[in-house]
Amino acid sequence: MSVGLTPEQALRLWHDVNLTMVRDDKPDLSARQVTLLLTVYLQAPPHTVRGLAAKLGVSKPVITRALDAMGKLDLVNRRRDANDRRNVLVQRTVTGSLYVEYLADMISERAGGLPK
Amino acid sequence: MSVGLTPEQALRLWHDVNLTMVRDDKPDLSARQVTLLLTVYLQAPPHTVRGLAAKLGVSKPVITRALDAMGKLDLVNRRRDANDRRNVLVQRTVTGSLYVEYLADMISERAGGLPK
DNA sequence: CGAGTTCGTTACGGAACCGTACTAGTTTAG
DNA sequence: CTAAACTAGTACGGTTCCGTAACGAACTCG
Repeated sequence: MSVGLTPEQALRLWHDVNLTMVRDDKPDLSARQVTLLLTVYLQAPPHTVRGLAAKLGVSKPVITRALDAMGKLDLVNRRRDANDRRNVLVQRTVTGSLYVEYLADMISERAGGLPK
Repeated sequence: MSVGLTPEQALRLWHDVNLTMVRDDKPDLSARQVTLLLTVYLQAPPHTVRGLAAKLGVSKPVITRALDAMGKLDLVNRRRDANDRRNVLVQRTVTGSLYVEYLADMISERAGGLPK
């Protein structure tokens, strides 16, 4: 499966996907929240607040607040690390998995419709 | 040029591009602003506030405020319609063109990383 | 032990954005 | 010429997010 995208196709794809997310009145996650969500779902655990902050290049409170918001939506889950009780481990949820899957299919569909 | 993307590849691409935008301390545009910008640069003029609001499925004040913010960054320009002075036409700028071009190349590069 | 370090969270003042409702200017219809 | 329709912008109250600085809890190690 080839993945080449011309800059013009890339732009069209980016526009279409963003438009879909804007029109879906859905939760409407910010760029930071989406990045955080996908990091958790694409990379191997464990995920700590500090580690995520470093990976995204943002401060810790940003991660804490993002976890608050996304936890309220049941997209991720917090849990204390039993080995080192200072740490908080971020875990996946069923709702989050479904959302990520929906996102993947939606982008994939938009990309498939691109070539003339 | 084939444009097929598996859901997994689409997800990885979406994550990588978002991560790049989060780390670039840049202007940090919202999803709505990006969609508005790309609509102006991808679709044929003229672009009015009302028309853009309808296309994005949002209210007029959202467009007005987005134009305020992006005009301050010199990404788009406002101009009164000479024929119907009630209308405001949204125009492209050099700075905006450069930003869109940068965005297109960045996404295209991320997409090109996998296949070869 | 106890001082120091590391972790996540909270406090706080400020900035950005939202939706509804209203305003001011322009055009159109009767 | 006036009243209605239509445009974009503004006002307002409320919510959310930000960055810096502090905080309490948990671990480390001399």
